[in-house]
Amino acid sequence: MRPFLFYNSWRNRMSDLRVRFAPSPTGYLHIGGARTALFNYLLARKEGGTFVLRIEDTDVARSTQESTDAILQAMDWLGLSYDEGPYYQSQRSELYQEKIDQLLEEGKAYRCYCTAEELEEKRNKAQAEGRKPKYDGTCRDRADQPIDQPHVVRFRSPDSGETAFDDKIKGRISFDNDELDDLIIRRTDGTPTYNFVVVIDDATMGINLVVRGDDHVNNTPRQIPMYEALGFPVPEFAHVPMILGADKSRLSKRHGATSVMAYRDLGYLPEAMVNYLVRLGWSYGDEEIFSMDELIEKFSLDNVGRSAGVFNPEKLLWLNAHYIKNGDIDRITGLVAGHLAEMGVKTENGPDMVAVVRSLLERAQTLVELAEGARFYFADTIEYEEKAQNKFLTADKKEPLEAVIKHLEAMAECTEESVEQAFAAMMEATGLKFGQFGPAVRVALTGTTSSPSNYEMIAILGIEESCKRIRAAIEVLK
RNA sequence: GCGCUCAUCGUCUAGCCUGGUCUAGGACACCGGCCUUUCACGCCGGCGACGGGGGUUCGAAUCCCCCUGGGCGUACCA
Repeated sequence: MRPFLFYNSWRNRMSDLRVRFAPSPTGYLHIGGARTALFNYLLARKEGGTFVLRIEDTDVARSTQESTDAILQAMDWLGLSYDEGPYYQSQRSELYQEKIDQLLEEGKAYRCYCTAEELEEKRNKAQAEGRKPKYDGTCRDRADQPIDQPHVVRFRSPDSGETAFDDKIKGRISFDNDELDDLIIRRTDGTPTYNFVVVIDDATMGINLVVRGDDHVNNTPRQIPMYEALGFPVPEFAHVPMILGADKSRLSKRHGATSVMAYRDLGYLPEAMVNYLVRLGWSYGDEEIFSMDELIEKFSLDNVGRSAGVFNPEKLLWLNAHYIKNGDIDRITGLVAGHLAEMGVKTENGPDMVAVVRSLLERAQTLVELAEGARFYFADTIEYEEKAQNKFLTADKKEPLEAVIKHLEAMAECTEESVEQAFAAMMEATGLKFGQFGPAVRVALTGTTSSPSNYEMIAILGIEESCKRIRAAIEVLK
Protein backbone atom coordinates (compact mmCIF):
# COMPACT_ATOMS: atom_id res chain seq x y z
CA MET A 1 0.00 0.00 0.00
CA ARG A 2 2.69 2.37 0.96
CA PRO A 3 4.52 2.33 -2.37
CA PHE A 4 1.27 3.03 -4.11
CA LEU A 5 0.57 6.05 -1.98
CA PHE A 6 4.05 7.23 -2.51
CA TYR A 7 3.62 6.85 -6.23
CA ASN A 8 0.46 8.89 -6.22
CA SER A 9 1.88 11.72 -4.25
CA TRP A 10 4.86 11.71 -6.53
CA ARG A 11 2.62 11.81 -9.58
CA ASN A 12 0.58 14.72 -8.38
CA ARG A 13 3.33 16.71 -6.79
CA MET A 14 3.57 20.29 -7.79
CA SER A 15 6.82 20.98 -9.46
CA ASP A 16 8.53 24.31 -9.81
CA LEU A 17 8.80 23.83 -13.55
CA ARG A 18 7.62 26.94 -15.31
CA VAL A 19 7.37 26.93 -19.09
CA ARG A 20 5.74 29.29 -21.50
CA PHE A 21 4.43 29.74 -25.00
CA ALA A 22 5.07 33.18 -26.41
CA PRO A 23 3.56 33.73 -29.83
CA SER A 24 3.65 37.07 -31.58
CA PRO A 25 0.16 38.08 -32.71
CA THR A 26 1.00 38.81 -36.31
CA GLY A 27 -1.16 36.06 -37.79
CA TYR A 28 -2.99 32.84 -36.99
CA LEU A 29 -1.54 30.00 -34.95
CA HIS A 30 0.40 27.88 -37.39
CA ILE A 31 1.42 24.25 -37.29
CA GLY A 32 4.88 24.93 -35.92
CA GLY A 33 3.71 27.24 -33.19
CA ALA A 34 1.03 24.78 -32.20
CA ARG A 35 3.58 22.04 -31.75
CA THR A 36 5.77 24.26 -29.61
CA ALA A 37 2.76 25.17 -27.51
CA LEU A 38 1.82 21.50 -27.24
CA PHE A 39 5.28 20.45 -26.08
CA ASN A 40 5.26 23.15 -23.42
CA TYR A 41 1.80 22.20 -22.32
CA LEU A 42 2.66 18.51 -22.04
CA LEU A 43 5.79 19.22 -20.04
CA ALA A 44 3.93 21.43 -17.62
CA ARG A 45 1.12 18.93 -17.14
CA LYS A 46 3.44 16.01 -16.80
CA GLU A 47 5.54 17.65 -14.14
CA GLY A 48 2.72 19.44 -12.42
CA GLY A 49 4.40 22.68 -13.40
CA THR A 50 3.02 25.95 -14.67
CA PHE A 51 2.26 26.82 -18.27
CA VAL A 52 2.39 30.53 -18.97
CA LEU A 53 0.98 32.21 -22.06
CA ARG A 54 2.54 35.46 -23.15
CA ILE A 55 1.68 37.54 -26.18
CA GLU A 56 4.75 39.10 -27.74
CA ASP A 57 3.31 42.23 -29.23
CA THR A 58 6.28 44.55 -29.09
CA ASP A 59 5.99 45.08 -32.81
CA VAL A 60 3.06 47.44 -32.65
CA ALA A 61 2.84 47.79 -36.41
CA ARG A 62 2.33 44.10 -37.07
CA SER A 63 0.44 42.98 -33.97
CA THR A 64 -3.33 42.79 -34.01
CA GLN A 65 -6.06 41.87 -31.59
CA GLU A 66 -7.60 39.58 -34.22
CA SER A 67 -4.41 37.56 -34.31
CA THR A 68 -4.36 37.27 -30.55
CA ASP A 69 -7.96 36.08 -30.57
CA ALA A 70 -7.22 33.60 -33.33
CA ILE A 71 -4.28 32.15 -31.42
CA LEU A 72 -6.29 31.87 -28.21
CA GLN A 73 -9.11 30.19 -30.09
CA ALA A 74 -6.75 27.72 -31.74
CA MET A 75 -5.15 26.77 -28.44
CA ASP A 76 -8.54 26.29 -26.94
CA TRP A 77 -9.56 24.07 -29.85
CA LEU A 78 -6.47 21.93 -29.37
CA GLY A 79 -7.17 21.67 -25.68
CA LEU A 80 -4.04 23.50 -24.56
CA SER A 81 -5.02 25.30 -21.40
CA TYR A 82 -2.60 27.60 -19.65
CA ASP A 83 -2.21 28.41 -16.00
CA GLU A 84 -1.09 32.01 -16.21
CA GLY A 85 -1.65 34.80 -18.67
CA PRO A 86 -2.07 35.79 -21.29
CA TYR A 87 0.43 38.46 -20.44
CA TYR A 88 0.92 41.21 -22.99
CA GLN A 89 4.30 42.72 -23.53
CA SER A 90 2.66 45.92 -24.66
CA GLN A 91 1.47 46.37 -21.09
CA ARG A 92 4.85 45.95 -19.51
CA SER A 93 6.83 48.78 -21.08
CA GLU A 94 7.49 50.42 -17.73
CA LEU A 95 9.36 47.37 -16.55
CA TYR A 96 11.43 47.21 -19.71
CA GLN A 97 12.28 50.88 -19.46
CA GLU A 98 13.39 50.43 -15.91
CA LYS A 99 15.70 47.59 -16.83
CA ILE A 100 17.15 49.50 -19.75
CA ASP A 101 17.89 52.44 -17.48
CA GLN A 102 19.52 50.08 -15.06
CA LEU A 103 21.83 48.69 -17.73
CA LEU A 104 22.59 52.20 -18.95
CA GLU A 105 23.52 53.35 -15.46
CA GLU A 106 25.70 50.34 -14.89
CA GLY A 107 27.45 50.89 -18.19
CA LYS A 108 26.20 47.54 -19.50
CA ALA A 109 24.36 49.29 -22.27
CA TYR A 110 25.06 52.48 -24.16
CA ARG A 111 23.39 54.96 -26.46
CA CYS A 112 24.16 54.67 -30.14
CA TYR A 113 23.58 57.53 -32.54
CA CYS A 114 24.25 55.76 -35.79
CA THR A 115 21.30 55.97 -38.13
CA ALA A 116 19.62 52.98 -39.65
CA GLU A 117 20.89 54.08 -43.04
CA GLU A 118 24.48 54.34 -41.89
CA LEU A 119 24.28 50.91 -40.33
CA GLU A 120 22.77 49.43 -43.43
CA GLU A 121 25.58 50.90 -45.46
CA LYS A 122 28.26 49.59 -43.12
CA ARG A 123 26.69 46.20 -43.15
CA ASN A 124 26.63 46.02 -46.92
CA LYS A 125 30.17 47.21 -47.16
CA ALA A 126 31.43 44.69 -44.63
CA GLN A 127 29.60 41.92 -46.39
CA ALA A 128 30.93 42.99 -49.77
CA GLU A 129 34.44 42.92 -48.37
CA GLY A 130 33.89 39.51 -46.86
CA ARG A 131 33.87 40.73 -43.27
CA LYS A 132 31.30 39.92 -40.63
CA PRO A 133 28.32 42.25 -40.99
CA LYS A 134 28.29 43.07 -37.31
CA TYR A 135 28.07 46.44 -35.61
CA ASP A 136 31.44 48.16 -35.73
CA GLY A 137 31.19 49.69 -32.27
CA THR A 138 31.30 53.32 -33.35
CA CYS A 139 29.36 54.52 -30.33
CA ARG A 140 30.55 51.91 -27.90
CA ASP A 141 33.02 54.10 -26.10
CA ARG A 142 31.65 57.46 -27.01
CA ALA A 143 32.18 59.84 -24.14
CA ASP A 144 29.16 62.09 -24.53
CA GLN A 145 25.75 60.49 -24.67
CA PRO A 146 23.24 63.29 -25.18
CA ILE A 147 19.74 62.13 -24.35
CA ASP A 148 18.06 64.71 -26.54
CA GLN A 149 19.51 63.39 -29.78
CA PRO A 150 17.81 60.52 -31.57
CA HIS A 151 19.45 57.29 -30.50
CA VAL A 152 18.98 53.62 -29.82
CA VAL A 153 20.28 51.73 -26.82
CA ARG A 154 22.64 48.87 -27.38
CA PHE A 155 23.56 46.07 -25.03
CA ARG A 156 27.29 45.77 -24.49
CA SER A 157 28.00 42.14 -25.35
CA PRO A 158 31.11 40.37 -24.16
CA ASP A 159 33.74 40.58 -26.90
CA SER A 160 35.85 37.63 -25.94
CA GLY A 161 35.44 34.15 -24.55
CA GLU A 162 32.53 31.97 -25.42
CA THR A 163 28.93 31.54 -24.47
CA ALA A 164 27.58 28.02 -24.21
CA PHE A 165 24.53 26.22 -22.93
CA ASP A 166 23.32 22.66 -22.67
CA ASP A 167 20.28 22.40 -24.83
CA LYS A 168 17.85 19.79 -23.52
CA ILE A 169 17.22 18.56 -27.05
CA LYS A 170 20.36 19.31 -28.98
CA GLY A 171 23.02 18.97 -26.37
CA ARG A 172 25.82 21.44 -25.77
CA ILE A 173 25.93 24.42 -28.10
CA SER A 174 28.61 27.05 -27.92
CA PHE A 175 29.44 30.30 -29.68
CA ASP A 176 32.49 32.47 -29.71
CA ASN A 177 31.56 35.78 -28.17
CA ASP A 178 33.23 37.72 -30.93
CA GLU A 179 30.39 36.52 -33.13
CA LEU A 180 28.01 38.39 -30.91
CA ASP A 181 26.76 41.81 -31.82
CA ASP A 182 25.97 44.71 -29.54
CA LEU A 183 22.27 44.21 -29.89
CA ILE A 184 19.86 47.08 -30.05
CA ILE A 185 17.57 46.74 -27.05
CA ARG A 186 15.66 50.00 -27.44
CA ARG A 187 14.67 51.54 -30.72
CA THR A 188 14.84 55.22 -31.58
CA ASP A 189 11.13 55.46 -30.88
CA GLY A 190 11.76 54.22 -27.35
CA THR A 191 10.24 50.75 -27.73
CA PRO A 192 12.26 47.75 -26.57
CA THR A 193 13.19 44.95 -28.96
CA TYR A 194 12.46 41.25 -28.86
CA ASN A 195 15.74 39.83 -27.66
CA PHE A 196 15.64 42.11 -24.67
CA VAL A 197 12.02 41.80 -23.60
CA VAL A 198 12.07 38.05 -23.96
CA VAL A 199 14.84 37.95 -21.38
CA ILE A 200 13.11 40.34 -19.02
CA ASP A 201 9.84 38.48 -19.34
CA ASP A 202 11.17 34.98 -19.01
CA ALA A 203 13.23 36.04 -16.03
CA THR A 204 10.56 38.00 -14.21
CA MET A 205 7.94 35.39 -14.94
CA GLY A 206 10.17 32.80 -13.38
CA ILE A 207 10.44 30.69 -16.51
CA ASN A 208 13.09 28.08 -15.83
CA LEU A 209 12.83 26.05 -19.01
CA VAL A 210 12.46 27.76 -22.37
CA VAL A 211 11.06 25.43 -25.02
CA ARG A 212 10.92 27.19 -28.35
CA GLY A 213 11.61 26.77 -32.05
CA ASP A 214 14.96 25.93 -33.47
CA ASP A 215 15.07 29.30 -35.16
CA HIS A 216 15.93 30.76 -31.77
CA VAL A 217 19.18 28.92 -31.08
CA ASN A 218 21.15 31.81 -32.48
CA ASN A 219 19.37 34.19 -30.15
CA THR A 220 20.23 32.18 -27.09
CA PRO A 221 23.90 33.20 -26.83
CA ARG A 222 22.86 36.81 -27.16
CA GLN A 223 20.27 36.47 -24.46
CA ILE A 224 22.37 34.62 -21.91
CA PRO A 225 24.73 37.59 -21.34
CA MET A 226 21.70 39.76 -20.71
CA TYR A 227 20.40 37.45 -18.01
CA GLU A 228 23.81 37.67 -16.46
CA ALA A 229 24.10 41.42 -16.79
CA LEU A 230 20.74 41.81 -15.10
CA GLY A 231 21.60 39.37 -12.36
CA PHE A 232 18.93 36.85 -13.36
CA PRO A 233 19.41 33.10 -13.25
CA VAL A 234 19.76 31.66 -16.74
CA PRO A 235 16.95 29.23 -17.57
CA GLU A 236 17.41 25.91 -19.30
CA PHE A 237 16.73 25.78 -23.02
CA ALA A 238 15.22 23.21 -25.33
CA HIS A 239 15.11 24.03 -29.02
CA VAL A 240 12.54 22.14 -31.00
CA PRO A 241 13.48 21.40 -34.63
CA MET A 242 11.61 23.17 -37.39
CA ILE A 243 8.78 21.78 -39.46
CA LEU A 244 9.49 21.73 -43.19
CA GLY A 245 7.33 21.44 -46.27
CA ALA A 246 7.49 18.57 -48.73
CA ASP A 247 10.40 20.23 -50.55
CA LYS A 248 12.30 20.53 -47.26
CA SER A 249 12.07 24.27 -47.24
CA ARG A 250 10.47 26.04 -44.35
CA LEU A 251 6.77 25.25 -44.10
CA SER A 252 4.71 27.99 -45.68
CA LYS A 253 1.35 28.62 -47.26
CA ARG A 254 2.44 27.23 -50.56
CA HIS A 255 2.74 23.81 -48.91
CA GLY A 256 -0.97 23.88 -48.12
CA ALA A 257 -2.83 24.99 -45.04
CA THR A 258 -0.53 26.01 -42.22
CA SER A 259 -3.16 27.50 -39.96
CA VAL A 260 -4.32 25.15 -37.24
CA MET A 261 -7.87 26.45 -37.43
CA ALA A 262 -7.99 25.88 -41.17
CA TYR A 263 -7.84 22.19 -40.36
CA ARG A 264 -10.84 22.45 -38.11
CA ASP A 265 -12.77 23.96 -41.00
CA LEU A 266 -11.50 21.20 -43.24
CA GLY A 267 -13.11 18.66 -40.95
CA TYR A 268 -10.23 17.60 -38.75
CA LEU A 269 -10.52 16.62 -35.12
CA PRO A 270 -8.27 18.38 -32.62
CA GLU A 271 -7.08 15.07 -31.16
CA ALA A 272 -5.87 14.05 -34.62
CA MET A 273 -3.95 17.29 -34.94
CA VAL A 274 -2.44 16.92 -31.49
CA ASN A 275 -1.48 13.31 -32.15
CA TYR A 276 0.05 14.18 -35.49
CA LEU A 277 1.95 17.18 -34.20
CA VAL A 278 3.43 15.37 -31.24
CA ARG A 279 4.69 12.49 -33.38
CA LEU A 280 6.37 14.92 -35.71
CA GLY A 281 9.66 15.08 -33.91
CA TRP A 282 8.85 12.92 -30.93
CA SER A 283 8.38 9.19 -30.65
CA TYR A 284 7.59 6.56 -28.08
CA GLY A 285 8.83 3.23 -29.39
CA ASP A 286 6.55 2.00 -32.14
CA GLU A 287 3.41 3.61 -30.80
CA GLU A 288 1.45 5.89 -33.08
CA ILE A 289 -1.81 6.63 -31.31
CA PHE A 290 -1.80 8.79 -28.22
CA SER A 291 -4.58 10.44 -26.29
CA MET A 292 -3.78 13.68 -24.53
CA ASP A 293 -3.70 11.85 -21.20
CA GLU A 294 -1.24 9.31 -22.52
CA LEU A 295 0.90 12.10 -23.87
CA ILE A 296 0.95 13.85 -20.53
CA GLU A 297 2.18 10.63 -19.05
CA LYS A 298 4.64 9.64 -21.74
CA PHE A 299 5.98 12.81 -23.30
CA SER A 300 9.55 13.70 -22.60
CA LEU A 301 12.16 15.92 -24.17
CA ASP A 302 14.49 12.92 -24.13
CA ASN A 303 12.63 11.40 -27.04
CA VAL A 304 12.45 14.52 -29.15
CA GLY A 305 14.59 14.24 -32.26
CA ARG A 306 17.23 16.74 -33.24
CA SER A 307 16.48 17.05 -36.92
CA ALA A 308 13.82 19.00 -38.76
CA GLY A 309 10.72 17.12 -39.93
CA VAL A 310 8.57 17.30 -43.01
CA PHE A 311 4.89 17.98 -42.54
CA ASN A 312 2.98 15.05 -44.01
CA PRO A 313 -0.71 15.83 -44.58
CA GLU A 314 -1.44 12.20 -45.49
CA LYS A 315 -0.52 10.90 -42.10
CA LEU A 316 -2.59 13.61 -40.45
CA LEU A 317 -5.49 12.46 -42.58
CA TRP A 318 -4.98 8.86 -41.52
CA LEU A 319 -4.99 9.86 -37.88
CA ASN A 320 -8.10 11.92 -38.43
CA ALA A 321 -9.84 8.92 -39.98
CA HIS A 322 -8.77 6.87 -37.01
CA TYR A 323 -10.25 9.30 -34.52
CA ILE A 324 -13.43 9.62 -36.53
CA LYS A 325 -13.90 5.86 -36.46
CA ASN A 326 -13.06 5.52 -32.81
CA GLY A 327 -14.44 8.74 -31.40
CA ASP A 328 -17.56 9.23 -29.35
CA ILE A 329 -20.41 8.88 -31.83
CA ASP A 330 -22.57 11.57 -30.27
CA ARG A 331 -19.77 14.08 -30.36
CA ILE A 332 -18.86 13.24 -33.96
CA THR A 333 -22.52 13.51 -34.89
CA GLY A 334 -22.76 16.95 -33.34
CA LEU A 335 -19.73 18.08 -35.29
CA VAL A 336 -21.12 16.68 -38.55
CA ALA A 337 -24.43 18.41 -37.87
CA GLY A 338 -22.51 21.65 -37.66
CA HIS A 339 -20.89 21.11 -41.04
CA LEU A 340 -24.21 20.09 -42.55
CA ALA A 341 -25.78 23.28 -41.27
CA GLU A 342 -22.94 25.28 -42.77
CA MET A 343 -23.57 23.54 -46.07
CA GLY A 344 -27.18 24.61 -45.85
CA VAL A 345 -28.56 21.09 -45.52
CA LYS A 346 -31.85 20.93 -43.63
CA THR A 347 -31.82 17.95 -41.32
CA GLU A 348 -34.77 18.44 -39.00
CA ASN A 349 -37.18 16.22 -40.94
CA GLY A 350 -34.62 13.65 -41.91
CA PRO A 351 -33.65 10.34 -40.39
CA ASP A 352 -31.88 9.88 -37.10
CA MET A 353 -28.63 11.77 -37.31
CA VAL A 354 -26.61 9.42 -35.14
CA ALA A 355 -27.61 6.45 -37.28
CA VAL A 356 -26.76 8.43 -40.39
CA VAL A 357 -23.31 9.28 -39.14
CA ARG A 358 -22.65 5.79 -37.88
CA SER A 359 -23.39 4.39 -41.34
CA LEU A 360 -20.81 6.70 -42.88
CA LEU A 361 -18.05 6.57 -40.28
CA GLU A 362 -15.72 4.06 -41.84
CA ARG A 363 -15.76 5.54 -45.28
CA ALA A 364 -14.81 9.08 -44.38
CA GLN A 365 -11.53 10.65 -43.37
CA THR A 366 -12.83 14.06 -42.39
CA LEU A 367 -15.97 15.53 -40.88
CA VAL A 368 -16.52 17.40 -44.10
CA GLU A 369 -16.49 14.15 -46.04
CA LEU A 370 -18.89 12.76 -43.51
CA ALA A 371 -21.24 15.68 -44.01
CA GLU A 372 -21.01 15.40 -47.76
CA GLY A 373 -21.65 11.71 -47.59
CA ALA A 374 -24.69 12.32 -45.39
CA ARG A 375 -26.29 14.72 -47.81
CA PHE A 376 -28.40 12.21 -49.68
CA TYR A 377 -30.14 11.09 -46.50
CA PHE A 378 -31.73 14.50 -46.21
CA ALA A 379 -32.46 15.18 -49.87
CA ASP A 380 -36.07 15.75 -50.97
CA THR A 381 -35.36 14.45 -54.44
CA ILE A 382 -32.40 12.41 -55.52
CA GLU A 383 -30.22 13.70 -58.28
CA TYR A 384 -28.72 10.79 -60.14
CA GLU A 385 -25.16 10.78 -61.29
CA GLU A 386 -25.33 10.41 -65.03
CA LYS A 387 -23.06 7.41 -65.25
CA ALA A 388 -24.81 5.65 -62.39
CA GLN A 389 -28.21 6.27 -63.88
CA ASN A 390 -27.25 5.09 -67.36
CA LYS A 391 -25.70 1.96 -66.07
CA PHE A 392 -28.13 0.83 -63.41
CA LEU A 393 -31.47 2.60 -63.84
CA THR A 394 -32.34 0.77 -67.02
CA ALA A 395 -35.78 -0.29 -68.23
CA ASP A 396 -35.27 -3.92 -67.26
CA LYS A 397 -35.14 -2.90 -63.60
CA LYS A 398 -38.84 -2.03 -63.47
CA GLU A 399 -40.10 -5.38 -62.24
CA PRO A 400 -37.24 -6.04 -59.82
CA LEU A 401 -37.63 -2.63 -58.21
CA GLU A 402 -41.37 -3.08 -57.93
CA ALA A 403 -40.76 -6.41 -56.28
CA VAL A 404 -38.40 -4.75 -53.81
CA ILE A 405 -41.06 -2.20 -52.93
CA LYS A 406 -43.62 -4.92 -52.47
CA HIS A 407 -41.44 -6.86 -50.07
CA LEU A 408 -40.33 -3.80 -48.17
CA GLU A 409 -43.89 -2.66 -47.63
CA ALA A 410 -44.76 -6.07 -46.29
CA MET A 411 -42.25 -5.73 -43.45
CA ALA A 412 -43.60 -5.48 -39.93
CA GLU A 413 -40.60 -3.51 -38.72
CA CYS A 414 -37.76 -1.73 -40.42
CA THR A 415 -34.38 -2.92 -39.24
CA GLU A 416 -31.27 -3.97 -41.07
CA GLU A 417 -32.16 -7.58 -40.38
CA SER A 418 -35.74 -7.29 -41.56
CA VAL A 419 -34.63 -5.53 -44.73
CA GLU A 420 -32.11 -8.23 -45.38
CA GLN A 421 -34.84 -10.82 -44.91
CA ALA A 422 -37.15 -8.92 -47.21
CA PHE A 423 -34.47 -8.89 -49.90
CA ALA A 424 -33.87 -12.59 -49.40
CA ALA A 425 -37.58 -13.34 -49.65
CA MET A 426 -37.83 -11.24 -52.78
CA MET A 427 -34.92 -13.10 -54.41
CA GLU A 428 -36.47 -16.36 -53.39
CA ALA A 429 -39.81 -15.41 -54.92
CA THR A 430 -38.45 -13.97 -58.14
CA GLY A 431 -35.28 -15.94 -58.67
CA LEU A 432 -33.37 -12.73 -59.12
CA LYS A 433 -29.76 -12.35 -58.03
CA PHE A 434 -28.67 -9.42 -55.94
CA GLY A 435 -26.63 -7.98 -58.74
CA GLN A 436 -29.72 -7.68 -60.87
CA PHE A 437 -31.39 -5.11 -58.66
CA GLY A 438 -29.08 -4.20 -55.74
CA PRO A 439 -27.06 -1.57 -57.53
CA ALA A 440 -30.26 -0.07 -58.92
CA VAL A 441 -31.68 0.24 -55.41
CA ARG A 442 -28.50 1.96 -54.32
CA VAL A 443 -28.70 4.47 -57.15
CA ALA A 444 -32.40 5.01 -56.44
CA LEU A 445 -31.64 5.73 -52.80
CA THR A 446 -28.51 7.81 -53.16
CA GLY A 447 -28.01 8.80 -56.77
CA THR A 448 -24.53 7.26 -56.70
CA THR A 449 -22.81 3.90 -56.79
CA SER A 450 -20.90 4.17 -53.55
CA SER A 451 -22.67 4.31 -50.23
CA PRO A 452 -23.37 2.35 -47.07
CA SER A 453 -25.11 -0.99 -47.56
CA ASN A 454 -28.63 -1.01 -48.91
CA TYR A 455 -29.91 -2.76 -45.79
CA GLU A 456 -28.47 -0.15 -43.54
CA MET A 457 -29.65 2.76 -45.63
CA ILE A 458 -33.19 1.46 -45.89
CA ALA A 459 -33.30 0.79 -42.16
CA ILE A 460 -32.23 4.37 -41.56
CA LEU A 461 -34.40 5.98 -44.23
CA GLY A 462 -37.49 3.99 -43.27
CA ILE A 463 -39.89 2.03 -45.45
CA GLU A 464 -41.89 4.97 -46.66
CA GLU A 465 -38.99 7.17 -47.71
CA SER A 466 -37.10 4.25 -49.25
CA CYS A 467 -40.06 3.16 -51.33
CA LYS A 468 -40.72 6.72 -52.36
CA ARG A 469 -37.19 6.97 -53.72
CA ILE A 470 -37.42 3.65 -55.50
CA ARG A 471 -40.71 4.69 -57.11
CA ALA A 472 -39.13 7.92 -58.23
CA ALA A 473 -36.35 5.92 -59.82
CA ILE A 474 -38.81 3.66 -61.60
CA GLU A 475 -40.27 6.78 -63.18
CA VAL A 476 -36.99 7.65 -64.84
CA LEU A 477 -35.96 4.20 -66.03
CA LYS A 478 -34.90 4.10 -69.64
C1' G B 1 30.18 34.72 -47.14
C1' C B 2 30.25 33.84 -41.84
C1' G B 3 28.11 31.40 -37.46
C1' C B 4 25.00 27.57 -35.34
C1' U B 5 22.94 23.02 -36.39
C1' C B 6 21.09 18.45 -38.65
C1' A B 7 21.77 13.80 -41.68
C1' U B 8 18.24 5.69 -41.19
C1' C B 9 12.83 3.63 -46.40
C1' G B 10 9.30 9.03 -50.61
C1' U B 11 7.58 10.88 -45.44
C1' C B 12 7.32 10.39 -39.69
C1' U B 13 10.54 7.41 -37.01
C1' A B 14 12.94 2.85 -33.70
C1' G B 15 17.91 1.45 -33.24
C1' C B 16 23.07 5.17 -32.07
C1' C B 17 24.82 7.32 -25.70
C1' U B 18 26.37 1.55 -23.22
C1' G B 19 29.72 -1.14 -31.19
C1' G B 20 28.11 -7.71 -32.39
C1' U B 21 21.23 -10.01 -30.89
C1' C B 22 20.20 -5.27 -37.50
C1' U B 23 19.88 -10.48 -43.66
C1' A B 24 18.02 -2.43 -39.91
C1' G B 25 11.97 -2.70 -36.75
C1' G B 26 7.18 0.16 -36.83
C1' A B 27 3.79 3.84 -39.08
C1' C B 28 1.78 6.90 -43.39
C1' A B 29 1.72 6.59 -48.64
C1' C B 30 2.13 3.13 -52.72
C1' C B 31 1.47 -1.98 -55.01
C1' G B 32 -0.77 -7.00 -54.66
C1' G B 33 -4.19 -10.45 -52.31
C1' C B 34 -8.23 -11.77 -48.93
C1' C B 35 -13.01 -10.24 -47.12
C1' U B 36 -17.30 -8.09 -49.58
C1' U B 37 -24.02 -5.88 -51.83
C1' U B 38 -21.02 -0.83 -54.17
C1' C B 39 -17.53 2.42 -51.86
C1' A B 40 -14.88 1.97 -47.75
C1' C B 41 -13.12 -0.47 -43.06
C1' G B 42 -10.38 -4.57 -41.71
C1' C B 43 -6.77 -8.48 -42.40
C1' C B 44 -2.44 -10.62 -44.97
C1' G B 45 1.71 -9.83 -48.11
C1' G B 46 5.14 -6.72 -51.05
C1' C B 47 8.21 -2.48 -52.52
C1' G B 48 11.48 0.60 -49.89
C1' A B 49 16.76 3.49 -46.07
C1' C B 50 21.85 3.51 -42.68
C1' G B 51 24.24 10.54 -48.06
C1' G B 52 29.78 9.80 -49.76
C1' G B 53 34.88 8.92 -48.36
C1' G B 54 38.45 7.87 -44.89
C1' G B 55 39.75 5.96 -40.21
C1' U B 56 39.36 3.13 -35.06
C1' U B 57 38.00 -2.13 -34.23
C1' C B 58 38.05 -9.11 -34.79
C1' G B 59 33.40 -6.47 -35.86
C1' A B 60 30.27 0.18 -37.15
C1' A B 61 23.78 2.39 -38.73
C1' U B 62 26.15 2.82 -33.97
C1' C B 63 32.78 5.87 -32.16
C1' C B 64 36.33 9.75 -34.78
C1' C B 65 37.65 12.96 -39.11
C1' C B 66 36.68 15.07 -43.89
C1' C B 67 33.29 15.97 -47.83
C1' U B 68 28.47 16.71 -49.56
C1' G B 69 23.60 18.08 -48.78
C1' G B 70 19.56 20.36 -45.78
C1' G B 71 17.71 23.78 -42.06
C1' C B 72 18.25 28.20 -39.09
C1' G B 73 20.50 32.85 -38.08
C1' U B 74 23.19 36.95 -39.69
C1' A B 75 17.33 43.55 -38.79
C1' C B 76 15.91 49.94 -34.97
C1' C B 77 11.07 41.47 -37.01
C1' A B 78 9.70 38.17 -33.52
